[in-house]
This record gives sequence, C-alpha cells and structure tokens, in this order.
Amino acid sequence: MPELPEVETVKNYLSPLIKGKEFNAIDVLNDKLRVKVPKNLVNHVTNSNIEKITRRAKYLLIYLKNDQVLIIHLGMTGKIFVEKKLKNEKHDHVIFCLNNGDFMRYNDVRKFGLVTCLNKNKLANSKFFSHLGIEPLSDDFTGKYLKEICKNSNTEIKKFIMEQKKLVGVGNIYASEALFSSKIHPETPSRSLSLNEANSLVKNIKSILIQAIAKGGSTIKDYRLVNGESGYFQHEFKVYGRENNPCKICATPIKKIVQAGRSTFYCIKCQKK
DNA sequence: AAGGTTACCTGCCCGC
DNA sequence: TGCGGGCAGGTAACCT
Repeated sequence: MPELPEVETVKNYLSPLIKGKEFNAIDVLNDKLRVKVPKNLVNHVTNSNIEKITRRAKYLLIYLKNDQVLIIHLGMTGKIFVEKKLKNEKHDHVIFCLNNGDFMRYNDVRKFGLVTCLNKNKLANSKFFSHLGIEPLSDDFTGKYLKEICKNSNTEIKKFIMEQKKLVGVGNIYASEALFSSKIHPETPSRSLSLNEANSLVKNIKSILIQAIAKGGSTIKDYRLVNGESGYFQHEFKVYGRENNPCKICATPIKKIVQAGRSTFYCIKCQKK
C-alpha cells in the first residue's frame, strides 16, 4: 500500500477522526513489528490531547499535548482503521481506544511497519529521522538540488531516488513512473544526469506524487468501504507492472529489470541511457 | 565508503 | 488438489 501519497492520504483520513481527542487505552496484541512496540507506549500516549497529525517521509506522526509523539510506519502492508465498533481481523497488532468510544486499529500482514513513541524533542536525532533527506514536495527540492546531490554518485538513478538519504518519499512504483515521464533510463549513473534531466525528473516526481495524493483519497476510501480490493491506480501506471505490454508512447514492449532487489519497469526506446 | 545482497513476514499466484 | 518457488508498494543490517 504505502508510498508517500498513501501515507499522506491516511493522514488526511485520520486527522478529522482523532484530532482533539485522547487515547484512553491501548491494547498491544502483538509487539513484534519491525521495531518492537515499547512497553511504555501506553503510559506515554494515553490520556493526553491529540494536537496534530503530520507526515515525514513515509512516517505518520501523531503529536500529543504531553510532548510525546506517536510514530507509525505502515511498512508494506500496514493499514489503519478508525471505527465505531471494534472489528477484529487477522493481523491486528495494536488497538487504540479513543475517548469518544471509537477504536483506531493498526493491522499489518507482513509486520514490516512500526508503532512507537518518542518525546518530540528527540525526533530529529532519532534513528527514524536523523538520516532522512528533504521532502520531494518542498520548495527545496529543485533540479539544481537534485543535480548537486547526484554529482558524486555512481549509483543508478532509480536506486538513488529511492534511497531516503537525500530525498524521501519516492517508492518503487513512482520511481519507475517518474523516470519514464522524464525519459531517463533507470540505470543511468546519477553523476551523469544533466541539469535538464534533473529539472525534468524533479518536475515529474512532484506532479506524479501530487496526482496520486489527489486520487489516493478516494481510492483508499473505496478500499476501506468496499472490500480490500488491491492494486488501485493500476490503470494509471504507464510502466509499473506492465512488462511486455506496449509502451503508451511508442508501443515498444515495456521491459522489466531488477535493481537493488526491486523490480524496475521502463521503455527501452523512450528511455535512453 | 559506496554498492550490492539478504533478511524481516505473510499471502497469493503460477507452474508442475 | 497440492506443493514449491517467486514475488509484493519498505527498511536496515550485513557483506564486499
């Protein structure tokens, strides 16, 4: 599920449902997530007003009045539901009881996500956030910036934009999509990116993420309201998941390769090295 | 130090 | 029908 647009969508979904309320109780059904759910989560996070919900990279941050921040990452398969009546499902790991009687439920099949908390003053230097790069939708993310951070790297550009070190939020789907829209070959060494290519890639990363956020809202809602239909958006993808299907520009069959253990899709004709 | 590989975990889909 | 292999939107710990 979750790349940056989905996390942003979950944030928008959660905010009106939990902001201004409190968690009265927390039931940790299973603490063995990517990072173990801390024993003191209950003490730190209950009975304090929920002030705001933000997103940093692919993390959700729920700020409480007592200066604690509830940190949630969805990994590959994490989901959050807020509901009036507790619905028990397989792979539920943490249940938060709200003071209006609602329940917020964290469910994660593969347990690659995490639910933890930290004092807000310790966030920036924590292991979760200290190494993260800039937000792709911020004004700081420009072609000039991308060119600068690429200039000493031999790493293939697709892998480079997915590392969260200099730039965050770009996942496996949108990396392929943005490179296709920019006509850049995914194996291009980062250092050989021209300024024009960097400008184009930045423009396309931003526009694809923004479009996905715009559509993600309704799709996630469908996902929740209907019945766990997977693969929303697939019809929007120009290359992702389209191996051997015709390129939407030139009809050449889309090629699939593996980079850093992840599938990459591209057009051999439109995206020259 | 950078770059590549593997592990974490469960479910699903495909081919035999 | 059953089983094994491969793959899945993320991240970090290992190797070299």
